[in-house]
Amino acid sequence: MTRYDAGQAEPKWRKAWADKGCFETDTDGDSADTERPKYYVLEMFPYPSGRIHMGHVRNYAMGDVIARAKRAQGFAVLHPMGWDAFGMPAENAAMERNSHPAKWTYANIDAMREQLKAMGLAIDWSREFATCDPEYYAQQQSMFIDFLDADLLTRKEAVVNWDPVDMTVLANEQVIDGRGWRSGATVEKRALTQWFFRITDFAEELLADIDTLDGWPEKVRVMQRNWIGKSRGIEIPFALTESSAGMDAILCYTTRPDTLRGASFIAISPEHPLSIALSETDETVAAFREECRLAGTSEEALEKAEKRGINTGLSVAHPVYPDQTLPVWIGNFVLMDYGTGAVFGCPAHDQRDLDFARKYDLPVANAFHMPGESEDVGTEALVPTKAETVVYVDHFAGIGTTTSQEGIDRTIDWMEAQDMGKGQVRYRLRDWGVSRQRYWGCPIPVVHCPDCGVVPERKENLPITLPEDVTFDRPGNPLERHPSWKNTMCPDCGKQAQRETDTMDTFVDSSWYFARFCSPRAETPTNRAEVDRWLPVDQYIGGIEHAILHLLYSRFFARAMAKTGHLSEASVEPFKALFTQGMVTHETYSRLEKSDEGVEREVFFTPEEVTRVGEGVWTLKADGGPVTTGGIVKMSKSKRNVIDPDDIIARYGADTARWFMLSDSPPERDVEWTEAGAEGAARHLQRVWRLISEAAERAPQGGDGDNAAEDLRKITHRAIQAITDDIAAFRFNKAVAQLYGLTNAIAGFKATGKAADAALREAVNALTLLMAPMTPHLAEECWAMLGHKTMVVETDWPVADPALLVDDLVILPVQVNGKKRAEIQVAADESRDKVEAMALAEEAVVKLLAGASPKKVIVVPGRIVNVVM
RNA sequence: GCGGGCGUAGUCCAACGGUUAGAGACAGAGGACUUAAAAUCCUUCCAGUGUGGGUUCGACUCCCACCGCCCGUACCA
Repeated sequence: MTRYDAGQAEPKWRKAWADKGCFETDTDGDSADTERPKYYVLEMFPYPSGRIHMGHVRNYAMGDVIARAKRAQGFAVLHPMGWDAFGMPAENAAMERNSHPAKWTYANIDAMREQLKAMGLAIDWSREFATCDPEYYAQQQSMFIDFLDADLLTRKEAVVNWDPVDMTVLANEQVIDGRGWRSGATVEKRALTQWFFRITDFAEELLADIDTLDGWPEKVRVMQRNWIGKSRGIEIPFALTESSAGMDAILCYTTRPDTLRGASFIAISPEHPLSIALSETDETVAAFREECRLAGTSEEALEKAEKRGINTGLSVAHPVYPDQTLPVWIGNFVLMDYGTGAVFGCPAHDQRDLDFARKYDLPVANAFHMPGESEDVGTEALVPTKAETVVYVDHFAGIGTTTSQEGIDRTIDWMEAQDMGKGQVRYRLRDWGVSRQRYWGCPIPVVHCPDCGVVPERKENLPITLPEDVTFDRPGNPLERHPSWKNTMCPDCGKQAQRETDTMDTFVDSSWYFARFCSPRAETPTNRAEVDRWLPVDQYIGGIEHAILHLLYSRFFARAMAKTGHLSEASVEPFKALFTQGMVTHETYSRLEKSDEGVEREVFFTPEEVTRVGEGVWTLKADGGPVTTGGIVKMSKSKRNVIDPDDIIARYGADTARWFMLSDSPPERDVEWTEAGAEGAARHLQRVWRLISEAAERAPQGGDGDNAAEDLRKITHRAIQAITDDIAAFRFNKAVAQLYGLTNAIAGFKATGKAADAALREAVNALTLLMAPMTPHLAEECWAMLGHKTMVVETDWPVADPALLVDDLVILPVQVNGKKRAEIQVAADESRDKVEAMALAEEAVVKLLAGASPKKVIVVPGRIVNVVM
């Protein structure tokens, strides 16, 4: 018996698709594509790290299923691929190899492109680009200038982490215990003037429009809402009883002014101007500030919840009850960069304030109680949700029993009317700082002129390309120290001037690539006809780790592009539907080993290094010693549980990898890669091939056969319906299970005769077409074997015959008091009365009723009959 | 703390509020074929849905509480 040889068949079919340009999306108007409805499916483009991993395989397999199914279903599909190619790893690699980031990046792209192609993805490769291509970033620079003109950008000072040895800015994640991750030098805070996108101008719009994103997971929508973090509150000045450090009052921000009756102290941040002023004359304040500063940089987690403070000795008047005074404390828990850096403490309704008050023996007074209760707060603060109704105690604005939200709103109105404070809407969202003091990014196209100041580069001078003659043998930004690159002329006055040497955050690159795919070679950022046709992306697929930043930035960018005419208003939400897929996990193998210094640590082994010797028992091949199987965790280098997709494709073929990635686990959940599972997948694909080759060779048979042919037809058409629905709903695991079911039915089909021949033929044709989105190469091979002259990719999706989806006769269970007692066979559309009569006539039912009449008879058409007595 | 999700056979997973909880896969057991092995085929074991209430004629499914696990997020005033 011959076997399916994926290694031989897969390249053959990929070549056939490529030769025919099957996946190139025609947009030139002379193809049928423009007449068909459009469908844009996009997976988050990869960073060219060097090799694809199983997470990519899963991500792109899912997108490919959608792309292929939609194509077969008559859509003009846009399914492109590109590279998120700027970023630090390329610079690090250049440093290590004394090479150039571009060299490393493009070599990685070449390698990964081959790997992705080996997966057999239905991608329009003619649209490929990398964000580090000057052709791409030239357009980004052009848009940057448009954004500048449209006042979507601003320059302001921001504090950054500065590594004095590497002479570079570090991201927060690169600062470990206050030191640079690479140099180990103590990181300094430095204020630099940087570019910011004015995303906060869109805070309200970005928040409100989340409600329209009904194709997004609720989880992601919640995360975006929280990130934007809208709150309505009020700024209240608390007058100091005697002015200090030139201040007459402390301005506090609160979202709970309704609890002002319970205010018992003021807490200011150690970084508050008043704290700083006091520390100059008061040593204890200075010491406390120093303590807080150090604690801030070390592991906060270690001593979290420890709320500490010192009394300044100052006091303020209560704004509503002026004869009351409140002490002013400096609290380590008050953040300078949120609100005003000063809060009033209301211990009764804030656990943190309560802990603080109990510790330092400050008064606790309730501002409200729950209805029907009047106990005062003990060790737990009373913090009901804002929607809950509470009973205010002796409220200064005359509020009685109402929800907290109502209480807050009315208090703010009242206080504004009394001129006691200013109502405010605040957002947690900050403007998006995009300046990076790095080489491998998109240069910011502005010039610094001694006379004219900051001047945007002229568009005809774009792109401002990165110089190639740079080295990474010294710390710092190569653009900064390049001998000539930054010297230029002022676009306005023509005098000697200097280029900006900062480059853009790589999130900028990925914030509009989906639009560029619509016309990747256009000489403007977008071609309006093309983006209007293709956007929004109908289905976006990627990891949950991008739930906030990438997606929020893209939403902002689409709005900014609409404002500057690069997109239509209809596309301000760039991703109509979003799917976040789970991770690929694998078992880990490890043992504790002593290092030379005698320190015990966990050493991990790769799956190839261990052998399974029994149920859950593993040994190391090298020494035969036992290893423990650890958790099933995301594939990672540190846990050494990575399976290389190349190895899997070489051993079993791409279809097996795709099939297994889509089996079993629901796509949004994690999937565990197991050797046994992969082998099972490969075995199944062999079985399908064998069954179809047998069916293809089956000689026509005489005779009439029996009902089996009709049964197979029903199974076939039900599978068509179910799989079509499952794919559309991202239930790939169920679609796969259905395909197993159909395969089993075909394997068990032994009927002979003309009708049987036809039914079998129909079944194997359907099986082939239905499998094609998951295992496209195998499907082509089978399709050819079945004698078809065209390819599967040129063939329409099968359509279920509704007549075969319903049974004429159905068997209904008859329950008595919820327990099944009998069965009746009735016509599917039989009347209720008739069904009820038949059920009541059943011998078992008659017996149980024993002459009594039933209390109730429930007939669920096509489902069940329940007799209640 | 808060927010979200998940608890069903040894494992991964199914089950419009409806039959005796089972579509499918993995693993296990037995057998057939074979000189043998691989491959293939056949047969088969195993759970009553985390716990406790409630709603319902009927609950894996809906509601409430609790337990466990996972993810996200936070001194946000």
